[in-house]
Amino acid sequence: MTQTLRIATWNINSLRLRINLIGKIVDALNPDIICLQETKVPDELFPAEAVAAFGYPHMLYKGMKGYNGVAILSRLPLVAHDLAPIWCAKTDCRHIAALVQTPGLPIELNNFYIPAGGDVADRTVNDKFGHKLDFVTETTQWFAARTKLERTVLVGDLNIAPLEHDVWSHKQLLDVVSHTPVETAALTALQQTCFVDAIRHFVPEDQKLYTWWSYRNRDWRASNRGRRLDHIWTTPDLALKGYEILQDARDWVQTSDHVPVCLDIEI
DNA sequence: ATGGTTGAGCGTCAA
Repeated sequence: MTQTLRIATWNINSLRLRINLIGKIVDALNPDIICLQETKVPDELFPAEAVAAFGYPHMLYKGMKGYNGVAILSRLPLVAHDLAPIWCAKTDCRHIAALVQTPGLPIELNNFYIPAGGDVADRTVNDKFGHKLDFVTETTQWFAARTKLERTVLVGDLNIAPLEHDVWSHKQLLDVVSHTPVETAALTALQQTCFVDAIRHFVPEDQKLYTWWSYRNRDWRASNRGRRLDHIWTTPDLALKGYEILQDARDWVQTSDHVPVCLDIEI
């Protein structure tokens, strides 16, 4: 007797502004767990009652004023994963980890918001780009040092589109932060520590696939200049049952520039 | 090459 766990990830770009869109996610995807990035809410102001009212009584969150912030909303009980270190000597709320209590063995869930990296793809003139690369390197070393990782999921806004068809124009974006060779190589190294790209398990690499469309495009669907910045990875022992990218969410009233990504795994 | 839009929170900075 197997059971399916549905995990969604979404860069919500302010949880308080878009709290009611959680209800739309539930209607559209019915996830068991929702991982959020860019919650932009300090912990003391986290809207815990509203989240619980949407059907997610178990939650972990790590937020700050104005920027960043991550949260895990769950129908299943969560145990905080205290292994999560301080990255790049900054307490900037970019990673939260949990052990999800399933009917079987627990699932380790890591929710990341990797730094966007600024505009210039050169760490000698742009500290934010250096921070992004260092963050990925530290994360890679952390997972590489954890031997025999199993039943583990990594989700989040990783702010890197690693494959040629993860962007609308590979050639035109090779110098654009999110798709430069140094970033895609770094993200590939992180993935290869112990993960498979669960969404690309279902969508062949020669097919375009996006999760983010800039606010600056007047008609995002017509121009379709997207990038796949949001990812779900799993260790190879987990059985993958299906996925969904909720592209329609990009048309919701006052929505995020990212759309939810969803994965079904067997537990 | 530039500019285009949004959020937080009231300056601009970050994305």
